[in-house]
Amino acid sequence: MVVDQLSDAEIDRLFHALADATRRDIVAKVMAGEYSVSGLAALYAMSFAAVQKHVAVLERASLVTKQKRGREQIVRVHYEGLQRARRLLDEYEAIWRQRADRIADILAEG
Amino acid sequence: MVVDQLSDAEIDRLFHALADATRRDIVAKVMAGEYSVSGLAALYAMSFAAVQKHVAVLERASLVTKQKRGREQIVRVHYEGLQRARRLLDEYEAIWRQRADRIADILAEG
DNA sequence: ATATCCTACAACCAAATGGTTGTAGATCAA
DNA sequence: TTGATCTACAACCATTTGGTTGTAGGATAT
Repeated sequence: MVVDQLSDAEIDRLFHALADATRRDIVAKVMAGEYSVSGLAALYAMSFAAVQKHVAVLERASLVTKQKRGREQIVRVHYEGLQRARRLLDEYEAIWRQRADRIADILAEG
Repeated sequence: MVVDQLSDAEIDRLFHALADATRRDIVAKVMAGEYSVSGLAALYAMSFAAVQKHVAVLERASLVTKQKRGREQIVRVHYEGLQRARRLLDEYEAIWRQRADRIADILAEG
């Protein structure tokens, strides 16, 4: 499985980052608007430190970045990271489509 | 983030299943050919029980199925599960493209 | 019938994960 | 200057994870 410029460890982090509903929701919210860490934390029934850890996981997966503004850290979508994640998911999807299409052809012959 | 017919728990399992290089490799191998669990186990530097656990994670994520043939369990791609996974990744990809394109437009205006 | 192979799972272990509380420093508002 | 807000991180805890070894049952080969 050839993947564009991403090591296994990076792919691990990407999928791991998305393997949690809270983190997926954070990514969705951050795509739709601008949030500070504490702004995000206010939206979830967990401690500030827990949300901070989730944001850290997303940072390590290059899905978000943080930018200091006064005492706040603004969480933003990481454009390049998102593009790379997109291409990775695209490749998986293409590989899976190819295989699924072959299975469909074989089944059609039957 | 609207996702086709998958609960948060199912999405968790899907991404978690893919958050490990060994499991990604198992999916790749099983897409390319036919393997028993012990056939797969022979390919990795870990115990049979460890590979069995990985296969179980992939089963729970509906990416593979097992089919008994004599004393062997043949691991196969789970066609419907793969399709659903594809659509999920597709949706993520589409949402991310949409956002990335908007960012690109805004940057182009600058 | 016996030996071999294949599989499932329990029990165990170390590490990682996801959450908490507490402490402390930075920045803003009054 | 002081109080409030925001953040980072350490330390802790319970659970999960990823691996192991061992046991046992089922199926195949001899």
